[in-house]
Amino acid sequence: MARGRAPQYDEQRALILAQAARLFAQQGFMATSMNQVAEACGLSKAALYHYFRDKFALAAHIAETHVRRLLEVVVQVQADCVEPRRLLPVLIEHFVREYASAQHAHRVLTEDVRFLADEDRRRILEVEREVVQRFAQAIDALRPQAAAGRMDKALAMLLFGMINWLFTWFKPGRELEYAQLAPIVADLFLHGMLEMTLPTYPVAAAGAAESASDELSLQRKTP
Amino acid sequence: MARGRAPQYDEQRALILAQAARLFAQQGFMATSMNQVAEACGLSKAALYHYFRDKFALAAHIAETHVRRLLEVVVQVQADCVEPRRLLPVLIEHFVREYASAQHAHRVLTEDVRFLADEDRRRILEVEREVVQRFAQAIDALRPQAAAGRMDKALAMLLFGMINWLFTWFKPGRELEYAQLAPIVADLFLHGMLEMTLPTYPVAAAGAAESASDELSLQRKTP
DNA sequence: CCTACCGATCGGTAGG
DNA sequence: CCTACCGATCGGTAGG
Repeated sequence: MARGRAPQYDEQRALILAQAARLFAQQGFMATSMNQVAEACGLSKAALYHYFRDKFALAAHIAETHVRRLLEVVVQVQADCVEPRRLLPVLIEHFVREYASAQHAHRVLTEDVRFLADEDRRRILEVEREVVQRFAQAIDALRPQAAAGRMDKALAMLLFGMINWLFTWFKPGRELEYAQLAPIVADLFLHGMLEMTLPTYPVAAAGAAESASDELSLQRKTP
Repeated sequence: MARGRAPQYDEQRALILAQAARLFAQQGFMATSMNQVAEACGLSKAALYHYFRDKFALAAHIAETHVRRLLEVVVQVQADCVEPRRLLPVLIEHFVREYASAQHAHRVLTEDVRFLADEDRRRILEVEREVVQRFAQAIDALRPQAAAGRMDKALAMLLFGMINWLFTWFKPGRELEYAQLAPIVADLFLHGMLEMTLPTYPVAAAGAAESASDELSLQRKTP
């Protein structure tokens, strides 16, 4: 009779991923040792290597699971959206909520993906691109025809900048929770975007922003 | 006659700081070895320790010089500003330019300050707070009386989020330079801020955001 | 007795 | 999933 996996296998894996995400987010990936991860889990370092090939596999799994979940959210919101003009604010609301409940994983995504092997990094980056692309579409849908397709990705990245940065300084307090932040961000961005005096910028500049943003992603890049 | 320092002392120091900033920004502080810094400078590792006490002193010097320069810019722009309503957009323009010309140092400031000793980190954080405070004042000056002092720091942090994130994805192209980005960011933020339907948010929430932002800074924090 | 380094190697600890 | 280790490399410092 095959023994198969221990009944706690999945729970152990989940625990390791959670602790690793927390430590990577708090101390940085490179500054975190596998011994620290093991200790946080109440396991030996060797035990960790039973569940994950190496340190990088841990970070890759954390980042990829998170970014796939983000894409899933976008797709779901798009499918459920009946009023096209409400798509972007609802997306923002869902993303703020998603980031709030997965802050550690999100920081691993934005900061540590650069340390991964090319293959892993590219796979994650592709999912990110899809997310950005769908946000850019939602932005485009709200803008005047004259601005269609111009700087939509750049605008999406400015939006992600606000949201990503949120979780580096905001601490949910007694009165204000993450959920209340979403409408503030959405309001600021939507009004700003709609009132922008875009036509005064040279078309060449807009075109360059467009091409420059072809390689956009949610993660930090090596300059 | 006192011999004093070698004539190239200051140039060597500047070279080391520039190379270290570049490597820390590209690879992360913890992932960069002093050997790499030494090699990039064409020096022995031991020579590095002639100029700087240790690896942390390097990062501290890079971050502190940069943040002091940022404060200097804010103070100068405030002093030169004749039209109060133009203060914020001019500040944004100067900051985008400053970040563009000191991207490596800025990334060290936002990512690596958390690794410094308490004393160094606190000193740098204090200068950051002063910068954020002055931005918050510039924001406040543009808003309706009813919103005065409400969420001004939170808004400042959302602005810094956009600008900080800029340099993780934007690559100056053939046609679009950093200078052209500033009015886009300023436009988006100013219009958004002025058109925000703030009064609909509960006062309690705004108060919480205010207190939560007492510890704001430009750098990433350990959650 | 100084500043400005060099080649070599220290004690400890990393990932595996 | 443990103890017991490895090859290598880390930040930092010795003598000259």
